[in-house]
Amino acid sequence: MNDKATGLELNHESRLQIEDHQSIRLWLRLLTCTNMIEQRLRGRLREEFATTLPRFDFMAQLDRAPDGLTMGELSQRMMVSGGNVSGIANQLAGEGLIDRSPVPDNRRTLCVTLTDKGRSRFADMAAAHERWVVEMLGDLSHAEHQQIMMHLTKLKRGVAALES
Amino acid sequence: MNDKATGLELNHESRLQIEDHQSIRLWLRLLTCTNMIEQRLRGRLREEFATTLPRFDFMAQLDRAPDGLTMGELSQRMMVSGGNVSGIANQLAGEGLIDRSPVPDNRRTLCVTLTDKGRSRFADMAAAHERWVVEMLGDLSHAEHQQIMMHLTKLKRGVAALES
DNA sequence: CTTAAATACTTTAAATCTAAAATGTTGGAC
DNA sequence: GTCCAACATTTTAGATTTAAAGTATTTAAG
Repeated sequence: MNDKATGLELNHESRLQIEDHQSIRLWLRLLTCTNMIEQRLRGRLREEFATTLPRFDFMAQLDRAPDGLTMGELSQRMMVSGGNVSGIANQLAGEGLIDRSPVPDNRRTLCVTLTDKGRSRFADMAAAHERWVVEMLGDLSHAEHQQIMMHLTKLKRGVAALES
Repeated sequence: MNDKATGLELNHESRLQIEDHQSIRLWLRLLTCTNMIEQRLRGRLREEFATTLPRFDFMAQLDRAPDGLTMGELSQRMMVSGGNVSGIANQLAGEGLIDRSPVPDNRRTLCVTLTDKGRSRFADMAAAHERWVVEMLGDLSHAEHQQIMMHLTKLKRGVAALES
């Protein structure tokens, strides 16, 4: 074996293999970062607001959509199954944090909105949530933020473009 | 109000707020990308190998550690609770894919390894898994891979450095 | 009009996940 | 040696999650 050849002049297959492994490593790093942040947020939400990440996410989606969202839209935006959304909606409706109102021209659909109570409850949590996120991502400069954002946008498009 | 002033000469508070929102947006983008990839991998593993992501992850950790791992190490590396690892280990042991052997000098600890059957079963899945990941991340160039990797490394360190 | 496919949502069953309590083991303080 | 805190793991209870089946409604084809 020639060290120089194997070390510096990689053939197509070796190079491909290395880049493949790099994809895996990148994916694992992405997953690790997301999990770390998610776990920290989950813990804080539990400690300080006695709530869970999915419940927070549910309310965040509604807060961002003042006209309300259907159950299906919520399911899509939260990227979880429909059954899941039904369960969380039952809880939040039980606590008076959301309303589910029928839509005039489609009796299959429900329009979900935050109640005043829900909106004000969410406001407190959102402020803290934002502090926690900034605390975690604050090490990155504005320029770095933009660069990662750009790359993740490309990544997202690439994945979304795949069939099936 | 002066359009120029509000548009171009942001005061500290406004700029901070904008950068804060940018942190949130970056976090949500990160979460979206991870979820998209995760869901695709989950579906494929189910369709083609009738298995689940956590089971795959469990075996992947063992494959990367030829000398085996303790239950605690598995829990840390998979970033899930210990009880969770126990349950998956029971399944995989029941199917003869892993072994759990006692460690001589510490009777609290179990050393988990892949059986030959487990290793060969994993090899098939890993090859497909790698193809799927490359398919999803392949749009990014080698240089982009390295850049994102660098940024995520910094991000990871920043989050890990936070107390509690 | 009738019927079949598509849509929106809920329910169900099984797996996963967490936090906390329980069990058994180790190591050091005294 | 004894005891107590720390450790490694399992068990438990309860919540979340998914995929798939079920219900009700809408749409559109014939």
